[in-house]
Amino acid sequence: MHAAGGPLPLRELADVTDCSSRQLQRDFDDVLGVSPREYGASVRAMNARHTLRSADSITDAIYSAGYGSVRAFYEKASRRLGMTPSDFAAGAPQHLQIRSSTESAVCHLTCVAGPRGICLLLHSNADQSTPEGDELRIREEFPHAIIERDDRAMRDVMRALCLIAEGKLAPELPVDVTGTAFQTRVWAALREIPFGETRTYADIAEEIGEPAAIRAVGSACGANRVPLTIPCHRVIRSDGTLGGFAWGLEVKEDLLAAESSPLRRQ
DNA sequence: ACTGTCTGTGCTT
DNA sequence: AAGCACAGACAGT
Repeated sequence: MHAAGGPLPLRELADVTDCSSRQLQRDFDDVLGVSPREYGASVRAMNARHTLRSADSITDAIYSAGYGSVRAFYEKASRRLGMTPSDFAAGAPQHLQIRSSTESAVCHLTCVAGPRGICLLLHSNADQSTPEGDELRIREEFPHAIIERDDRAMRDVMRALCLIAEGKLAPELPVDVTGTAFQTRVWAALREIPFGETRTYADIAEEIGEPAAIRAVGSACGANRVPLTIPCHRVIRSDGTLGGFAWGLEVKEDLLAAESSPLRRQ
C-alpha cells in the first residue's frame, strides 16, 4: 500500500501476502489496531502531504494523491493536516511555535508549543548531548515552522512539567498533537489515567474498544511525542513489569515510584 | 489456539 | 443499486 500510495483491495493484499483475506483482517487488527482499509486511508493521507507540496494546485494534489473527489479529501484527510491545505502546501511558513528549556530536578527538558498546546517534549540528562540533538529532533518534527525561544511565555508550562517530572501532581496542560485515529484514541485514554495510578496495555486496549490491539497500544505509547503530559509512563505490562519508555526504564520507574508515594504528593 | 468459510450489516461509490 | 470491507459465529486442524 505504501508503494501504491493508498488502500488496496483486500483480495489483492491477501494474494500478495499469501494468506486469506479474513486472516489478514485479523492480523491488521491485532498488530496495527486498524483495518486494512483504514491503514490504506492513512497511507493515502500521508501521500497527500507530499503531493500538496509538489503539485501546482490543491485540486491537482488531491487527485494525484488518489482521492476520487475534492469532497472526499476534505472529509477524510484534511483533518490530519492540522491546517488548511493551502497553508500546508506553502510549507506552513506562518506557523509560529515557541520553545523553552529548563532544568528539572531530574533532567533537562525542552518543550515546543503551538497556539493550541504542547506539541513536542524532549528530555536529556548528563549522559546525553543536549542542544544539537534537540535542535535536530525539533527540525525533523516541524521542518517548516518558525520556532522561537520564549522562556517567559512558557514559564508556567515549564514549571508544571518540572512538577510532573518529579512525580508530583501538576495542573493539566493542553496538548496539540496529531496522529492516526487509533493513536488519538489511545492518547485520550492515557490522559484519563489518574495521577498515582497505572493501567496495563491490555486495560487501555479494552478501554478504547480494541481488546485485541494490545501491541498496537504499545506502539501508540511509543509514538507519544509529549511524555509526561500524555502520561504513557503510567502504562505497564499485565505481568507487572514496566514495558517500555522512550526516556528509559529508570525514568519510568522513578516517576511511578514518586507518584505512588503519598509523602511526595502536593 | 489458530485458521478459513459463511454471513448479515453498513459504508462507499 | 452494486460492491466491498468488516466482524461475529462456527467448524476443521
